[in-house]
Amino acid sequence: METLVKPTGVRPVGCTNLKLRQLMRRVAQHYDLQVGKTGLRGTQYSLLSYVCKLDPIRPGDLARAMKVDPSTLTRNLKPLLLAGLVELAVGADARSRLIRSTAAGRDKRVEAQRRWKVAQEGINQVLGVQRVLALHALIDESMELLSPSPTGDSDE
Amino acid sequence: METLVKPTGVRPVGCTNLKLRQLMRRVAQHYDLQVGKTGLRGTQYSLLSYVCKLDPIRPGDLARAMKVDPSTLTRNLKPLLLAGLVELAVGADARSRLIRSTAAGRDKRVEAQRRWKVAQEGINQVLGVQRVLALHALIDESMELLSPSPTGDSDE
DNA sequence: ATTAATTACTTGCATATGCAATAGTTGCAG
DNA sequence: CTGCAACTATTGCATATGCAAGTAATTAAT
Repeated sequence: METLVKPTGVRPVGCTNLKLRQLMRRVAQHYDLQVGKTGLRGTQYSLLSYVCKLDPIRPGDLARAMKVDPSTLTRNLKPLLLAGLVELAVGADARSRLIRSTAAGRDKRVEAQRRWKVAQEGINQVLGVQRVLALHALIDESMELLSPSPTGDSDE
Repeated sequence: METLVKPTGVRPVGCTNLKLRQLMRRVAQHYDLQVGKTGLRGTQYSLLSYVCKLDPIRPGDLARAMKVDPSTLTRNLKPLLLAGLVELAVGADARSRLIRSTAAGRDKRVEAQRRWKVAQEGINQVLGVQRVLALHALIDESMELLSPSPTGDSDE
């Protein structure tokens, strides 16, 4: 009567939230070490990349794609706007806008991408490719399971 | 000459930094849904827990234990101080201090812990225990590999 | 047409986060 | 004893983050 088919005694130890946060901070620092050389934060590089890829795009759609709150997006755009890496244009609708990358933005993105690659390869090196692959897979699955998105929000 | 013993062609796709950030945000929201009912953020709950467990402890040591920047710790303590959940005392050294939990803090921690459990079990449910276990293991290994800590910083 | 409900961003508020620089302290070398 | 190096915590600066409320514009309803 001790061992069941599904061992209910094995349960996760520790807080997933805390663990994720800690790892995220360390990883962010690692990326910033490289990407920071371009004057961009890791977050800003991600944002700039999305803009370049989806250009032109409405703020709301971009926020959805990046899975951040719209208000966060508004603010995160500011440094990039001030730096002239992206620009806002009027949308078809008077209430909505269109975000576009500038020439400088696209250049900066290419430059930063080189640094990003170094950082990513550093991660692959330190953690091992297998572990990174496993981590990515786990993250993707978890996002999917946690996402309230009905259509199965696929990026790319 | 195509297939090597170690297939170098398989490489992680996407940015580990971005993926981690996205998952972290979603997970944080999930926890905050429960823990927020106590008036504490998830982060604050983590901090309060650490204080209660390690009480009394110096700021620097706590920051190291939680793997956050000392300056971050200083500021994150403020809401808890104002709420009377923790308190600062003078340390043996005139330059250092001692953080202690108050009675109210310990009570609040117990209360929040109940909520936390609900949130954590929600995660276990949605992601599945096996996946959470795998995720935790992967995070722990990654932290270890990325940590500049020579002695192998083990918490708990 | 006037109003109500919706949509699309933006702002106010309150943390969370880290780096660089700073302010006291302490210990030690000279 | 002085004076400088090492230690401990905090502040200045700049983002990152989300919720709730607010604003403007569109569409739907009556």
